[in-house]
Amino acid sequence: MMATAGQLAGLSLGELAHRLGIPVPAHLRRDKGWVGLLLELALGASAGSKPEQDFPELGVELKTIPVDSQGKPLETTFVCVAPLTDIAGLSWEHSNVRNKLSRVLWIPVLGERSVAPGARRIGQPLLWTPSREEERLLRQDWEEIMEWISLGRVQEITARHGQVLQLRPKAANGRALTEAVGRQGQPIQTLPRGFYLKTTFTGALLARHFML
DNA sequence: TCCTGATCATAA
DNA sequence: TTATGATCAGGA
Repeated sequence: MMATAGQLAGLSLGELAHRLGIPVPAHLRRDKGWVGLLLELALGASAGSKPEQDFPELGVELKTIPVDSQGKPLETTFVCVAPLTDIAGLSWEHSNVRNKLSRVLWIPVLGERSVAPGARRIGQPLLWTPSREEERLLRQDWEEIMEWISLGRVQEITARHGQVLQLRPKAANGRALTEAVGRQGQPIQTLPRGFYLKTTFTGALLARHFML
């Protein structure tokens, strides 16, 4: 799988899609997950929507990340949905965020909107495990965000909270609501939220690798 | 220009 | 509805 990932570097998404017999959309407005699904197929990730890593036997999570011509991330990176109920007893060690990020195979893909999806090129992959400092930052943000959620303050959390990890809506649209806990401990309906890695964090992580 | 909040497709 | 895969888009 790692060897395959390395062989994809330099290919355009159009070339890869053609090999796999996949149609190439003119833009990603209605196919936001197309790049990720294409790479999953190419690398043989166990497709599906199970809340697990992409390669359970390897303990590896696959993430494509859109970058500009200089390798700088163009978008934040979605990690997983945030639990909003029954979170008593949850710890960082057992969190979904830590599990997903313990080993990530990053595949940078040129993602400038001025370039058609089929013409975007795949970059050199990077197998990453958080350094002690990176994990400290992730844990710090996760614990603070989860504390606010447990205190019934989920609706007060904005994307500005957190140094490297942020909480943002993760929904089909504004009418897709889910249950959470309010200020007085009462059940409330709110937008589903997800954890995202900020571009400053992923940018530094990629830069550290490609400098070596 | 950048970033936050909103949104799109699909499977089970 | 919730999980997967993310990017869009316009106000700051």
